[in-house]
Amino acid sequence: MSLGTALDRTDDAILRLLQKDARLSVKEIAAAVGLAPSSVHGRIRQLREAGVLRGAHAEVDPRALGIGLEALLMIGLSKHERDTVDRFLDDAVALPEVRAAFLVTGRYDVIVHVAVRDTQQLKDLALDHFTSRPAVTRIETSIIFEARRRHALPVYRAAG
Amino acid sequence: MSLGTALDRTDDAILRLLQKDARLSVKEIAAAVGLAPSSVHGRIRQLREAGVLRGAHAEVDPRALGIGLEALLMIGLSKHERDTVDRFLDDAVALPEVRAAFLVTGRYDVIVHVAVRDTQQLKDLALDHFTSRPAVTRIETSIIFEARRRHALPVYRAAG
DNA sequence: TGTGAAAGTAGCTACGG
DNA sequence: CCGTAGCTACTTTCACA
Repeated sequence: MSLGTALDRTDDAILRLLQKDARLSVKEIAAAVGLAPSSVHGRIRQLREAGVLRGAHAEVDPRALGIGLEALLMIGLSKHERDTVDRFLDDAVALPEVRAAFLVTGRYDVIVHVAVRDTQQLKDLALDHFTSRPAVTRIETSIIFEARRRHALPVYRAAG
Repeated sequence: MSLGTALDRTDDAILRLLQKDARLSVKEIAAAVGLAPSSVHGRIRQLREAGVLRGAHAEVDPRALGIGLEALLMIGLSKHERDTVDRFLDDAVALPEVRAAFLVTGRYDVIVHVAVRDTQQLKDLALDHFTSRPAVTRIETSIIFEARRRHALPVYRAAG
């Protein structure tokens, strides 16, 4: 409904498979969902045109890139006006070290996920680009020991 | 060094491009990095075999799946033994609503990123699967208003 | 919608330079 | 690393059911 298109269970299955492995061929997906390759191809094209399928991204081993440390920076802001917050998020994701930035409710206002070489660089990043900002009232740093991910989102169907 | 292979700047460029768009053809990548397609093909194969390139995942619009709400659950654990923590993380990512789980230092021990239909489901998820666990001492819930991501990791080169 | 066949491309491997 | 060649397989389209 949000984009004028309702997904059926076959679409859900296609999306689930592509989230797990975007390099699956149409033929493999067709075999998995029980349709002909041409049908699956048409569905995938429609999902792309509808904006449901937004693209695909390769996953790379962080260690191979020299990333020795990832952390979450939990940040409190003094001003909560739209301009201040938007600007803060924009600037955060513009930094190459930033993987993600979340505007959230609760004890903090923004949570920033960063990937750096070592603790030295983490310190420099925090001091140079976050602590020094006027809107920032405080930062707590949580170093990530371990991260586990699930690449497929859950599906909540509107109608059975 | 970690895997016996050093990446040069061309490898970095290839990885950066594939992180932004995993569906680029070898020909397109070759044109972008200034090498012949056969050379780029060989490099990609080596990067895959070395475990640097780990696969690709499609990105899907959460709204199209009925996901109306995402949140970060910030969780404190009473016991910090390996078994307790590993089990907790295992069980967390086994839930379909969980996108990621991070074991961290700082005020909390685990931060769990969840995607749910609405606040009702968020409450049920928190109470049924997290608050009720004996190892959990407390949970703070931060609803995500906005999320911004950068799909390409930074590169920290060992030698210039 | 879903299907099957036809046409166009890309991926993959190997070899010579 | 480049380019070619040759094979395979996939993608894409389309007319039809």
